[in-house]
Amino acid sequence: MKRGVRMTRQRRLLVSIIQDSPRHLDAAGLLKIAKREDARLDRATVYRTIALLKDRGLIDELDLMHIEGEKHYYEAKTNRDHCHIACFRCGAILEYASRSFEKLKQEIAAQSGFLIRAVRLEVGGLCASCQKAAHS
Amino acid sequence: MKRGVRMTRQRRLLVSIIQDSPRHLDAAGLLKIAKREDARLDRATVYRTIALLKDRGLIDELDLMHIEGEKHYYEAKTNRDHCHIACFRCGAILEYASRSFEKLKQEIAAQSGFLIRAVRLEVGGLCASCQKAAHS
DNA sequence: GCATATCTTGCGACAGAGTCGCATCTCGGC
DNA sequence: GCCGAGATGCGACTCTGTCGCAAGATATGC
Repeated sequence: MKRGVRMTRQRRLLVSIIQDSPRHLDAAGLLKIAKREDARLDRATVYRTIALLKDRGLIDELDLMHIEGEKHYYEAKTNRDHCHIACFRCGAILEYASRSFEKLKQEIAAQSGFLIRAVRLEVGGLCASCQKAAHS
Repeated sequence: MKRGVRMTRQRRLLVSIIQDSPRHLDAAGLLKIAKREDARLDRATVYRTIALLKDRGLIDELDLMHIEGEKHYYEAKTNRDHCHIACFRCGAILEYASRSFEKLKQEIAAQSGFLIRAVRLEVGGLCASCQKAAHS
């Protein structure tokens, strides 16, 4: 972060929360946690920070098949694209990356002529244990 | 549609609009078109109908990489999953299906143990002509 | 250190998406 | 045609996200 973008107390806080979070957060959840450290932190700041980080490619936006409502979730960007597998029943989220996924990406780029900048693969279904539990 | 679900004038209208639409519609767009035929049709009815159709697997929900705002789009469900490729610059939407996509799906199911019920692959980038146009 | 131009924040107001309860209406089975 | 389950329309509401603006913080030059 150089050239006119400032590292403020608020941004430091928000970034550290996103990076430390074991699960994916949405804007409201992020705000709630941040407020525990800084009660005056505003919703608008959260959205502006998210927009900034998204813009610079530091986080990714997901919606996890809209398991609960229409929220969007955010996660620190890893070097490799991966997909999210969400269980409709228990809400578990699995992450998945593989060579086939990378290959499919390349195939799509080649056939469509697109310069791909973002990929999002989300899968919804029943996880193994919920399949057993729900043999109705 | 049997067993307690009624085919009302409103539902017939909404379903036909979704099926006839050449492009993906969001709830607001659907409402707007529907109002041309039935001015008293309400927002709530649109959402309730979408929920019903989604529930029965007759339509799919997409968000097309949030190209314009946070809307969700809907499309009549085809027999084959396919992915959407959106151009960030001109907003064009391409659809794409391939064997590799099907294979990846199977691979994910096998490795994760999930029973897959929904897949959504969305790709964002620059389409071929926008790449040429934007050689800056 | 300190001043200062510039970037950010917090706040309030706002727009839009989506949901809910309830009275009224209507579909479809008899 | 009649009737009851199921839908609709309406209004009120919550939640997400955005904007303009005054006040506050930050990095830089001195």
